Amino acid sequence: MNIYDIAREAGVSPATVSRVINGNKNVREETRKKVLKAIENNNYAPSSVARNLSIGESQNIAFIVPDVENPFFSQILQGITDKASDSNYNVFMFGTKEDPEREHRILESLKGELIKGLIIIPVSEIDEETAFRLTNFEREGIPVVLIDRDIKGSNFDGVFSEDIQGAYEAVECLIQEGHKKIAMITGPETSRPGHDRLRGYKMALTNYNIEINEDYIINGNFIEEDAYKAMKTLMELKEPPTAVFSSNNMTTLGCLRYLKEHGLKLVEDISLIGFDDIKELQYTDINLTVVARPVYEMGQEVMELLERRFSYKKEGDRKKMIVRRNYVKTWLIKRGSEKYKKFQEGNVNE
Amino acid sequence: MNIYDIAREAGVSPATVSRVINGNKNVREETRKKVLKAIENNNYAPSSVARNLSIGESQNIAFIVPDVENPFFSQILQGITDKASDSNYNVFMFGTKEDPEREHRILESLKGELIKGLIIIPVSEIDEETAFRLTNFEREGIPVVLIDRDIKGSNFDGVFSEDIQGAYEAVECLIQEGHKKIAMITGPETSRPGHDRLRGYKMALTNYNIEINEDYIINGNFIEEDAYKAMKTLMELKEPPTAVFSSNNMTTLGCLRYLKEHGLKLVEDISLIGFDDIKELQYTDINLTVVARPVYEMGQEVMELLERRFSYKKEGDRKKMIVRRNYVKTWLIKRGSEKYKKFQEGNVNE
DNA sequence: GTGAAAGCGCTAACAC
DNA sequence: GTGTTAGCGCTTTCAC
Repeated sequence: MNIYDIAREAGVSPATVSRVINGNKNVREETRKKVLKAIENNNYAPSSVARNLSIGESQNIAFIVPDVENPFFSQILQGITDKASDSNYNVFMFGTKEDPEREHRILESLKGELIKGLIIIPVSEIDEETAFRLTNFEREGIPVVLIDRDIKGSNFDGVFSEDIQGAYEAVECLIQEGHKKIAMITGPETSRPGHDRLRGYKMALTNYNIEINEDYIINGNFIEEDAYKAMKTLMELKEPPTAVFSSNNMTTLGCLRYLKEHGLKLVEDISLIGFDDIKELQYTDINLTVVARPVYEMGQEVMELLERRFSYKKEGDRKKMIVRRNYVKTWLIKRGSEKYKKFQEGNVNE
Repeated sequence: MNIYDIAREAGVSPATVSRVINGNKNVREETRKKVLKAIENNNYAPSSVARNLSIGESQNIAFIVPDVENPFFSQILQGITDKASDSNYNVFMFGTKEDPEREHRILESLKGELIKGLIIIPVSEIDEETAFRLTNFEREGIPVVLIDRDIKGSNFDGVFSEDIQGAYEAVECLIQEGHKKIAMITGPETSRPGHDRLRGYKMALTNYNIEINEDYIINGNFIEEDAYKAMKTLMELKEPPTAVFSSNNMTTLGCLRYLKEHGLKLVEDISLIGFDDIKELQYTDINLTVVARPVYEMGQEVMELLERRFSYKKEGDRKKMIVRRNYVKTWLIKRGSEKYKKFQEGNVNE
């Protein structure tokens, strides 16, 4: 069943059917009715692939993400698909598993795919090949927008968060609670969130005249297991830290596992602030203070940024189009860690 | 840059370029080299949409899921995309938000999409329209496979879990710990997991000669908030239950919230067994016993089932093809709830 | 307001 | 082993 069959049944030409389908005004109401009836009768749906080939464009966008099992990423995905479905875009989902090779292969396979846009959380911000490939998409007229992570030296649009500020506030909070020995489980140096959060950490310490102790800075690679090991290393120091700033949700879990296995209590034995909230903990008596972000909204926003690029292309306004890099604010959710001060003062039980 | 450009540059015909691209054997090695070089030189990738139109088939599969933010679903998604990428399938992700209308609209939009297969977690098993639409896909030669939830009266392939058995074992466990007053927060009657788990619950009680108390059965709709309210209702009964079986991960969280807000301790004050594990709880001191399933593997398996359908189509073996409905086993992860018995006996502190 | 026909970029049957 | 050519199902000038 194709457009010719419908045309024949409606007694019109394929061109007219096409006009009806696409809402073209130049069709007599009577003709439109006939066509619509024929479409209805045959449960006909125009072939989007034929249409795409003909107009050289599709409604498909690709989303490349390291790991959808991580709630942070699946929330973003939800934000993207919700927004996308409002505008009838279809979302291809690809997972890189934090593997640059996989990322390259996905990008390679996308070359022939006639996608309308690309949203990516790149594995690394200094991956030359990824950067090159993304630039090529832009050159071909396919907008690329980033979310959370960046590509160094690029000027793709993107939605990021104020990681430096967020980390700063977390560490500041610990300092104000009286901590001096504050460690950090960092993320990969090769990602903006990774090094920016470290930067925020260092800035806070410096601003409060606390010397930076390199022994207190251990890479957790945004991985649970690595964070666990990092905690072990930290706690086995001659002078273990009294507080830890963990740089993402996975590393926070690694920290918690260490604490649990060693019978250490939050606040009382050690303070911990995580980056990104962990919903499930609210149902427990782990009152974890975290740096929170509007994750779902970031997903929606990145989709909006992409649509904005589409509209600019339509208007041919390429020159006027300025780069948009949105930084969402983080906020600190204090959950009990402020008790530390009281604890120090000796009245924990209050 | 298209296949004609490459042909011209390589000094061959488009057909030959096509042969090279598709790994056709009937090409002289020398010719192949020339073509590959031209492809390389121009960073050319064949248009998949043109190819799809030509062969009347694509490598795209659609995955329709209620809510990717639910870890259960995002794990499935991960399993699917991992498996899909092995075979170079692209996965379209659509979210229904448990809304039948949305589901219908998605299915409608898919009619013209030339997808190769469809994986769906339907909102309801008794939705006539969805059932009808899915059947149409099958009729058009597009295989449909289900995961977790079912379509009543259909015989689509699918991957499910042994929900009756799983629920039975959970409730049996509670009984063996000495509980008599066992409540259940159920899921929607309109989903297989919903009613099957209820069935398992009832079977266990019946088998152990415990009368079924309808006051102890409250619908949580697989929703956190509903489960919270259900818990409230239960605990305000004249004779509140001593144990609760919660039928999915969301309802379990609702239960936990109620317990937390009312200062009730697991095991000591009330026993709780959930369906589906909640990873994050392992990092806390909530030792929750759960019915677990191989979720990620279910995702992989459903993709395998789909591929199996593809291969049958290729072999034209339609008649020999029998329906495959795989039921994965669940297992009980006991985490501390067995302490109840000891508690009853008066030696909790051991 | 409507139709004829070329074209989007590829594949595959057929001819050589 | 390779080329010619007619589709695949739409859109979009250009006529009328």
